[in-house]
Amino acid sequence: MSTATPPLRLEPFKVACSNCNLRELCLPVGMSNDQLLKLDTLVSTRRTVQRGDTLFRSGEAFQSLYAVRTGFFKTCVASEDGRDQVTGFQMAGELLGLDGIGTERHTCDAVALEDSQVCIIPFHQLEDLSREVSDLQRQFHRIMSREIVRDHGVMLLLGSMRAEERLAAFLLNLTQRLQSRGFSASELILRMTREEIGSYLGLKLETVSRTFSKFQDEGFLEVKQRQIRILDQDGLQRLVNGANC
Amino acid sequence: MSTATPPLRLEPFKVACSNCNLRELCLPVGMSNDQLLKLDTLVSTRRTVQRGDTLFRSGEAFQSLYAVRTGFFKTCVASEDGRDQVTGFQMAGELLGLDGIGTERHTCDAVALEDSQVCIIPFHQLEDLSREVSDLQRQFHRIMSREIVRDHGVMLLLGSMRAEERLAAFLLNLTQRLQSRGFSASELILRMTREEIGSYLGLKLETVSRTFSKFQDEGFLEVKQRQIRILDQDGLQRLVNGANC
DNA sequence: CGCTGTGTTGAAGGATGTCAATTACCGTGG
DNA sequence: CCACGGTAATTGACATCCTTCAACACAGCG
Repeated sequence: MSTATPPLRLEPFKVACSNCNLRELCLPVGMSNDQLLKLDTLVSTRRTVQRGDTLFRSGEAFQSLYAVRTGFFKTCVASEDGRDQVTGFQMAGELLGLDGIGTERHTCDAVALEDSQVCIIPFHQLEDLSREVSDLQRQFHRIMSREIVRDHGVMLLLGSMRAEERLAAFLLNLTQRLQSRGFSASELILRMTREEIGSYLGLKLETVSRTFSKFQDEGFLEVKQRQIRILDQDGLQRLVNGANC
Repeated sequence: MSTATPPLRLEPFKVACSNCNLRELCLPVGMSNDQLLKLDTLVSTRRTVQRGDTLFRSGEAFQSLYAVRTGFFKTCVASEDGRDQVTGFQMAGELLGLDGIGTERHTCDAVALEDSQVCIIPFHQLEDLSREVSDLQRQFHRIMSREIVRDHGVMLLLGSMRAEERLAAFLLNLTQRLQSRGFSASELILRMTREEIGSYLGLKLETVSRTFSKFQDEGFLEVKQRQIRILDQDGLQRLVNGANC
């Protein structure tokens, strides 16, 4: 009771990358079974994060990366004057904490948007192992690079797209990631509020809501609060590509 | 004459990280002399890029990272429909090409904004060496992580700041980086057009121009085309922090 | 069953974009 | 050295998209 300030739930059992159904999406990609066993020794702990709780906060010392095992997160950065910006949404198989490597401090908050579980990846041990296992090294570099590419895509979105295009791109991106995790390509439940979507897309929540309604009126979507059914994926794709201009 | 399609200028002489005046800003940070000698064997070639020429283009095979030795670059991504977005400006000591690691293809264009020189860093050799030299590994990871953090900062800017705040933040960032390279904190010459600034900041060139004029009227800057003199750095900083709201 | 957080919708205003005219600058060639 | 042409930058007037403010609806939960 009197130990850690935030009451962590650690689960030191049954954790093994070698046996994880996310291994085709996560850090283990491209590794042999032998190599995976080495990774298992490193990734030995999970942590449960309740909906609304933070996995880490900006300013905290950086120790580990986290792989989302189940659930859904957002990351957000804050400027000095209190504005904040959602920089991403993370789902199963995606890594959290890469921002902390550079300064040994986290530079954003990671908040669970539903009850979630993450695997803890002690970073310095990961660096050690990736000096031995070049396939691990390669995959880790790929993941970081892809994060940079993703960020560039968000910049493109924020810098040059209009509200409809932004929301369409956002939805297509979400469904694509869900689909590669075995979920439906056409039905999804949003785990975030309109405000969080708006923050990510550089829009106000009212604009997000209006745009959802517009998409519904135009037959692209069926929207019931956070339940979304995509009726015309191609239409959304055309929107993103600016075919309406 | 009939060799390479883009006429590359390679300069295989006199290249040595161990002896480079940028080593406190670049990949060698934190490495011992012994380690630097190993890095020298890897980074043995430079390339000259004329103003307006591209160092690499989106879609090209990724082989190497590039460290800016002299000059100035922009990177831009393009969407399918031709819109494009400047994702960054790079100056001496900064790395180009990190986006290409994930897919083995470059995902953006890198264009020299003035006559420039880069050091070529063959990436797979860098991976090999960074498995031997943990200080190199660590610095490389730091650099990638900081790029992610930088991108998050740009998202914050694009997603939640108004035109004046964006331009002020941009100018402060530029001068800070120039200052850490030994240049004046108050005088700078912009190497990019208003349109390129606008693309980076998610604004139209006219808005950039108007905002420069406004800053001049309000006594923050002296603007003569691309020559900028900063008269009130604190005022700009206050703008960024939203003190005027 | 009412409270609270979330989402929707309308009307009005404001910041930025668009279009167009003018000016400044720079390299080139007379 | 100066004239010229083309690119870049500035500025104004107007249009548009998004935000702001406000009222209301809905859902989940004590």
